[in-house]
Amino acid sequence: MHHHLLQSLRLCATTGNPSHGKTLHALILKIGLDQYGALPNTLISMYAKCGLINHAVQLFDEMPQRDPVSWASILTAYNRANLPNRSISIFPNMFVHDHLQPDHFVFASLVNSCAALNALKIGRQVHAQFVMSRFSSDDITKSSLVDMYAKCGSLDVARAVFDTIRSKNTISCTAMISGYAKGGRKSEAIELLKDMKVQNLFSWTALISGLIQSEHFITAFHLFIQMQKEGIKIVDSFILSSLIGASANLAALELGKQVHCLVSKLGFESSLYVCNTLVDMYAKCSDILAAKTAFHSTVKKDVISWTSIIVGLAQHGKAEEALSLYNDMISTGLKPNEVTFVGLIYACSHVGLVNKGRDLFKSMVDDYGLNPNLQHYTCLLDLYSRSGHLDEAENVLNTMPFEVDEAVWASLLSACKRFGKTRMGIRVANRLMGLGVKDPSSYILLSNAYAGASMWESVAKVRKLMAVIDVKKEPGYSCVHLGKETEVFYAGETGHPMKNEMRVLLKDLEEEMRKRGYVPDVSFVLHDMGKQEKENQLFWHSERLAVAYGLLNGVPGSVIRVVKNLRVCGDCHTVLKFICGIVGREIVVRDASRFHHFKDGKCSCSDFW
DNA sequence: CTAGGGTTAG
Repeated sequence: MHHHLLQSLRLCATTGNPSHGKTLHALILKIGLDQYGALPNTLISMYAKCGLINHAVQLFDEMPQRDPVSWASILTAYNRANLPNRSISIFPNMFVHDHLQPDHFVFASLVNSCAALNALKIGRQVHAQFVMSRFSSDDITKSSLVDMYAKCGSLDVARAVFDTIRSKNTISCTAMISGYAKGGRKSEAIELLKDMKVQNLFSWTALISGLIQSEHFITAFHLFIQMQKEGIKIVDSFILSSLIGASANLAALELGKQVHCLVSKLGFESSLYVCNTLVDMYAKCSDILAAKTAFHSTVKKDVISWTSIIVGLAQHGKAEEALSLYNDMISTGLKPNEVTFVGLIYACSHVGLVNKGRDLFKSMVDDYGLNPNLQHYTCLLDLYSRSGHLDEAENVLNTMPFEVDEAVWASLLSACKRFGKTRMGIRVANRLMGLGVKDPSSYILLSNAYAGASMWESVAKVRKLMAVIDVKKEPGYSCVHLGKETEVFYAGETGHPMKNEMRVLLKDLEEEMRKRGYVPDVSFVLHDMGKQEKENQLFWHSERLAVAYGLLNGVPGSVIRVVKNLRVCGDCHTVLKFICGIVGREIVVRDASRFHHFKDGKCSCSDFW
């Protein structure tokens, strides 16, 4: 009878459905076996695996006689319920109340809690106890320790523990590979995988996703091809969502589409992780229509699905759609989280919905009990700045409970320039100067602000600082995606085989632009040089080259998609607005901070970025 | 009866 009950409980645990388990529990109570043999601990584990942590805790608390297995079970239950801090806080009661010593199962669970909490200090304490215990040679606890140290960034300690593991297996190696890969230690990660006798999908996934997290995207794709050549079967979707994320990071639409095809071919279209990354990928690859399609074809949507599309729409300047989807989300009964609100407030700032944005900020705190973070304040500030509510913006800046960095002050300064608030501009400029400036574009803003107020001494000071600190602008480059081909252009690049055609095209366009009222704005050029020279610099900015190339080589009438590493220059922004009108083409530029959809002479960012 | 590795939004 006892044996049969244990087996039934184990079955409930694997199916994850507690209803049969509850019936069994009732039966066990009725026949008085609830404290007999392995039954109480198995019940705890069954409830935990079915997601009913409270039932598990109640059983544990009410047990008259607990043993180390009970402790291992409850600690695992807390970890499983995403409450690793509870594990750490109740553990001392194992000594204090129950007078028990931890075994290797308990150690492994505790190490896992520390890994989840990134609690290196406590992790080291557990490690010390483990070393002094009679279980100190347990390999499984050691592989947990490897994982814990790796997750806390102590890769060399992780390796030292790894080297003491007597019989290394796929699991311990995978933990170490994952650590190296996430830490960007590419060659060590790859070498360890190559040395493994048995490689499986887990170890390859750890390697490839880890490298993607440390931004080695191209290497990751090469390794993925190699993995398939080795005949590793893709039996779950973990690696696919990682690769879709990598495509998003590269803004490589064609690559992302290929992974999407693979998803369909292998039958993982219903995986929520995959669906969510697809929405994000299409948005980041500037194909917001495909992002919407992916979102609507997600059957069971969670907060992340909704947030992904809301953020995507917001970044593409489609604020009304983002806000309307938020209403749909609320009516499904889902609760937004802090990321959702970043997207929403960001959306409001794009279309100047000041009151709506302010209400959302309030609603986040009052209705959902969320704490605004630096990003929320930055969005709120942006909302006020963009709409010309500069006093409110300055007020937010002075009262928000966060340290503010250079970029935030610079953004307010640029708003002052835009709305002609000279006096506030000087105040902000002085604050910015006091902060210590690193970004070259901040120097341009500062110099322009002081020049605008005829404060020539300050202008000279900024210039001098610039020379002393030797501000180096990261070289600007733009990629244009034409079907499967990608062409990269650097600012001032002169060696391209199609240079002449591109120059002729840009010259022709400039002539037409000047007829329509275009005047080059040389205030965006950093270096000291003559006006003609400055205009010449602007002419060869990488985003223009990329667009010219796209016009010459792309499919006529198609959308031109450009990705730039820096923020798009102000003069280029004006130029692209003219060009899209002249040639009647849509141009989408993803720059370092947002998307710009140029269409019919206008840009989706409303000229503020 | 209890323990170890790999995916998503800012």
